[in-house]
Amino acid sequence: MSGLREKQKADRRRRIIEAARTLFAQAGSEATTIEAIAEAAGVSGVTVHNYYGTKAGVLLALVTESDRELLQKMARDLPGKSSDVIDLARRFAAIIRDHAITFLDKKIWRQVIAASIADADSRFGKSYHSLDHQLALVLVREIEALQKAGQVSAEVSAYDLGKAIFSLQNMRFVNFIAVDEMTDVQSDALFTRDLCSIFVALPAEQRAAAMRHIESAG
Amino acid sequence: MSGLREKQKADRRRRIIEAARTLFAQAGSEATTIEAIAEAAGVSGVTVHNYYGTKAGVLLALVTESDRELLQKMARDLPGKSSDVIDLARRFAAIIRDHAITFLDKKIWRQVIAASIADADSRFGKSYHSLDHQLALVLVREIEALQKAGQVSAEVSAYDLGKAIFSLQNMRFVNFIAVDEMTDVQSDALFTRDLCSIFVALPAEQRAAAMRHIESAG
DNA sequence: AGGAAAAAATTTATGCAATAAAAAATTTTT
DNA sequence: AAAAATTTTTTATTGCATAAATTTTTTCCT
Repeated sequence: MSGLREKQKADRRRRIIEAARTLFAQAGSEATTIEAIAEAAGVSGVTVHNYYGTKAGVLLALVTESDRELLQKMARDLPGKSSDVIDLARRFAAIIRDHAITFLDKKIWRQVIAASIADADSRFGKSYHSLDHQLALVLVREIEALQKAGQVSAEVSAYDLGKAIFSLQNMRFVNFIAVDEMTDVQSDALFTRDLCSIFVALPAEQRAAAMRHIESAG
Repeated sequence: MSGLREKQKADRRRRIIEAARTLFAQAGSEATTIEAIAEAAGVSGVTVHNYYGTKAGVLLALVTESDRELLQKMARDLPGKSSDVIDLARRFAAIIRDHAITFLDKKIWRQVIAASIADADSRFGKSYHSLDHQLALVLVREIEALQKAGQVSAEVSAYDLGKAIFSLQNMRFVNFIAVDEMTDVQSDALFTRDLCSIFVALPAEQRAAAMRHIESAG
C-alpha cells in the first residue's frame, strides 16, 4: 500500500510553504528566488516548480492557507451582529479588508489577485476561488437570518443575493488593493454607495417586472 | 525646436504595436517573443521594454486601442434601446462580452486582466482603467434617461448607480473570461440574477433607511 | 527478503523576460 | 559645424519556466 510516498510529498509541501513564508516575510516575495525557497526547504528548484507551478503559485498556496483563518474569523465575527443588510455587507467587507491588509501588503496582493485570474484553472487558482465561495456562503446564511427578521424580502433568493453582494464587495476589494492611496474608510464609503444605489434604484411599481426578468433569463 | 524626436518616437510606437498585432494574431501572444516583435518593428528588444515595460504592457496597449472601438460601438448601439434598467444592463454586458470575444480569446484575456491588476499603476494599466470609466459613463447617461422616463427612482444618483452596475458587470465579465466553459447565455443569466436579487432585496419600508446609510458613510 | 517495476526527485540544459550599465548613434542647440 | 543632450543599441546578468535524461527511492511481487 502507498503511505510513505504520500506522507513525504505532504512533508515537502509543508517545508516549501514554511520556507516561503519565512523568506517572503524577511525580504518580500520579489526579492526571494525560487531557488532560495528550494534550498531552505531542502529540495531542488525544479521540485518547487513541480509542486506549485509558478512562484505566484507558491504565493497563492500561502494565501489559501491564510484564507482558512479568514473563514474562521468570518464565521465567528459576522453572524448575528447586523441589524440590516447594508450593515451586514459593510461588516463583511471590513473583515476581509482587515484580514488582507494585516496579512500581506497591497503590492503583493496585486500579484496574488492577478495570479488567481491568470491561472484560474490551475489547482491553486481553483482553491482560491473555492474559498471565495465559502466566504460568500457565510454571507448567504446571514441574509437568510435577516429574511426571517423581515429586513430582507422573502421573495428573493438568499443565495443569489449573497453571491451578488459578494461580487460587489469583491470588485471594491480589488479596487482597494489596486489603488495604493485608497483607505479602508474611503473604500467602505464607495461600497455603501454601490449597495444603496442599487437597493433603491427601482420604483416600487417596477419590482414585480424585475422578478419576471429572473425567470425569463433562466 | 523639438519635433523630429517626438515624431520618431510615435513612429516606433506605431511600428511596435503593428508588429505585435500581426505576430500575436499569427501565433498567439505566448509564442511570440519580445525579440521577434522588436525585429519586425525594426528596433531592439530593449527598446520595446523601454516603451512598454513588459510583454503584458504591449498586450495592454493593443487592448487599449481596441477599447476605443468598443467605446464607439457602445455609444452607437446602447442608447435609447432599453425599456428598463435590467434590459439596459444586460445589453451593456452583452456588447462588452461580444466585443471582447471577437477580439481575443479567453486565454489571452486572462493575461490582460491579470496585467491590468498587477500593473494597475503603470501607464497602460491606468489607460485601461480610464476606458473602463468612460464605458461606465455611457451607462450613466442611459440611466439618466431612464430616470426621466420614471423607470429608475429619481432619488438615486445616476452616477453611483451606473458605477455599481458596471462593477457587477465587470465581475461577471471576469468570471466569463476566467471559466472556459462559461457561455455568454449562462453569463447573462447569472448577471440577471445578480441584478434582480439586489433590486428587489429591500422591503419597501426599509428603503428610506437605506438612503440614510449613504449619507452616514460619506 | 530480495529483486523487478514503478514513481518521483534531481541533474542538466535551454529559452526568454526583465533590468542595468556602457557604448554608439542621432538630434538639438549654439 | 562642433558641442551638448538625448535616445537607442550593445553587452551582460539574473531569475523564471520548462524539457529531457538520469538517479534515487518506494512499492510490489515471487
